Amino acid sequence: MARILITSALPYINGIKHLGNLVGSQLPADLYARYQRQRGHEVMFICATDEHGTPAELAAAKTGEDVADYCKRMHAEQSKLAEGFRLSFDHYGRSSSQRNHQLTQHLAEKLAENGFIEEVTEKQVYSNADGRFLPDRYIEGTCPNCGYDGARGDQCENCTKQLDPTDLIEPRSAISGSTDLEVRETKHLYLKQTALKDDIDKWIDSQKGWPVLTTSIAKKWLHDGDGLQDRGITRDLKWGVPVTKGGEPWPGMEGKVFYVWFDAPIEYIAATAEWADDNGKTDADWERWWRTDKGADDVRYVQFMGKDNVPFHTLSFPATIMGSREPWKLVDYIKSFNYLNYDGGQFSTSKGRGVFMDQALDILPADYWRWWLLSHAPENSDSEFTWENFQASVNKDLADVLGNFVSRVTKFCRSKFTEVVPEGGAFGEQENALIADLTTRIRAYEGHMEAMDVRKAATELRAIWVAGNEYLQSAAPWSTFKEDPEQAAAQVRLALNLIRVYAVLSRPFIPDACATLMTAMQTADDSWPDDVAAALSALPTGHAFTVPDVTFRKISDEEREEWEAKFAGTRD
RNA sequence: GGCGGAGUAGCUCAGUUGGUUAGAGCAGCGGAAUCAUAAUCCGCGUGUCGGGGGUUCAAGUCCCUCCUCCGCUACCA
Repeated sequence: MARILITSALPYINGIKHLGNLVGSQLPADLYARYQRQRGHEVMFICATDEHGTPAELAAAKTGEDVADYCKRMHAEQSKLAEGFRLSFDHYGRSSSQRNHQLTQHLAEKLAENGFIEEVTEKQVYSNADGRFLPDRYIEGTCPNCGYDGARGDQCENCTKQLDPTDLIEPRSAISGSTDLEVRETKHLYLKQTALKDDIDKWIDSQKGWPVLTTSIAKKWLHDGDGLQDRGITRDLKWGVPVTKGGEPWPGMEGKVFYVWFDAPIEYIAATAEWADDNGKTDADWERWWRTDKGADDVRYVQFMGKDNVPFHTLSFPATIMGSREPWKLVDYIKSFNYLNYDGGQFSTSKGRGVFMDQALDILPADYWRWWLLSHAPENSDSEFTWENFQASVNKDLADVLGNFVSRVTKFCRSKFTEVVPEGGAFGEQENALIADLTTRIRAYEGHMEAMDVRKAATELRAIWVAGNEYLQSAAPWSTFKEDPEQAAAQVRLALNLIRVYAVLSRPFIPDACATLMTAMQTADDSWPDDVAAALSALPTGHAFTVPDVTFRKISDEEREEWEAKFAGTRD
C-alpha cells in the first residue's frame, strides 16, 4: 500500500468559482484521490481557501463586512459547494488559520537564518484617499504610449506596452478613482530566489515524466531574460499573516503582512495540521505526510493546478522549502491544466461570464458536471464548453450508454424472471470473450488513472460501458429466452453483475450514481475487479436486487435552449 | 516585443522516440434488433493533418519561414 499526498490549488476566497476553475484543479485531484483510495492506498487529499490579499479586502469592503467575517462566510459557501460536487477532501482548510500563520512565520525566519531573505527599499504608490498602498494593477491612467485612458499601472491593455505606475498620465486609484496619490518609500522582504536558482533548476531537471506544460513554464521562468528573479514576499496590507520574528514584529516590517503567494502554498502543509487538530490527531499524524525525517519518505506527493499556478509551485514554493533547510516534503509530480473556455470566450470571475459552481448544481446533479468536465479536461490544450456539446455528451454517455444499460438489464430480468439474480445455464464462448475484452480495458483504465490521463481514462471507461451493450446485443437474452431460458438466465446473471462492476469502476467519476447503483443491486461489495471473471460472479444466484429509477435523465432541447439563454450574459 | 501552447473529418478531440492504406466519440446516411430512458448494436470517412520551403528511403510527427487563435510576461491571485 502506497501513501499518496494530493493537493489541489487553493481557490481564491473572492467569490464563487466557475467550472473552469473546478476542472483545472479540484475536480481532477478528486478523481485521482478517489481512485487511489479505492485501490487501497492511504490518501491525504488537501485543499483550502486562499484568503489573503488585496482582492479579499476589496470584496469585503464592497459588502461592508469585516474582511475576516467575509472570508469566514465565503469559506462556508465554498465548502458547501465542494460538498455539492462531492469533492472528497480529507480537509478543506483556510489559509488564514493559526496553523498557517505559525508555519508561514516559522519558514520566513528559517529562510532569514539561512541567508535567503533580503530587505529591499522600494518606491510604491500610496493613495491618501484609500489609506493604502496600491498594487500596480490598481492604478489607472492614460497610457503614455497610445493615449488609452484605461491603462493600468502594470500594462496598457490597449497597446500591451508594459508600464510602470509612474509612467501613467493623470494616474488615479482604481479603487476610489482618487487622484490624490503619492510615491512613498516602503521596505519589503525579498526571497532570494536567485541564490536557489541552480538548486531549483537541477531539481526540475531531475523530474521525469512531468507534463510539458509544467516543465516548459518552469524553465521559462528560470532561464528567460535575466533568469529567475528575487521576489518580494511582504505587502503593506492589514489582512494577512503578520511579519514577525521570534513572536515579535519583524524589525522594520511593523504592520506588514506576508504576500499571499508566500503563505498560500504553505497552507497545504498547515491545512494538514488543521486536519489533525480537527480530528483529534497528534502532530506526528500530520508530520508523517510532510516531514521526510518523520515518516514522509515514502509519500508520493502530487499537486493539481491550472497553468497560471505553475510558476509558484515549481519555483517560489520549492524555493521556500529548499531555503528553509528543513526536511519538508517536496512535490513529486505536478499535474497542470490548460483553460476551459466558455462558448467562444473565456470563463471570467470578474466579468461573471460562464457557469458558476452554485448555478451548475442548481440545474443538474454533480455527476453530470463531473462527467462532462473530466471527460473534456483541458489537458493538452485549452478546451471549450458549449451547451450543445454538454447536452450531447451527457445524454449519450450517461443516459444512453450507461443508464440505459442498467435499465434494460434490470427490467428484462424482472419481467422474465424475478428481481433476483437468476440461476441456470453457464458461461460460454461469448462470455469468455467479454471477460477477456473487459480485462484488457480495465487494465488500460487503471493505467490511465494511475498516469492521471483524465480524458483517456474517461474514454476507456466509456468503452467499458459500451462493451456491456455490445455483449447484450449479440447475446440477445430476449431471443435466447424463447428457446433456452437457462442460457438467458446465465446471460442476465452476467449482465446484472456487470452493473456492480460498473458502479465500482465509475465511482471516481460519478460517485452519486454509483452509490445509487450499489443500493439498487443491494450489495456493499465494492471490491476492485482485479479478476474480472470472479468479479462477474460476485452477485450469486438468488441475490435480490431492485430496479433503480432512471439513473440519468436526459437533457431536453428546451432545457438546453433555456440554459443557453440564461447563461448568455453575465451574472448579476 | 519576448516566451509558451495550439491550428488534424461538420463538431469535440487522439495521434508514443519520424515508418504499413491518418484514428475515436458525436452529428449524418444505411441496416439489424425490439430487453430498454425512441434507449442499443453493426456498416459507411478521398480530411490540401494552417500555408510555403527543407532534411530523409520515409514527416501530422524533425528544421526554417509565414499566417491565425490563446495564454503568460514576475506588485491580481
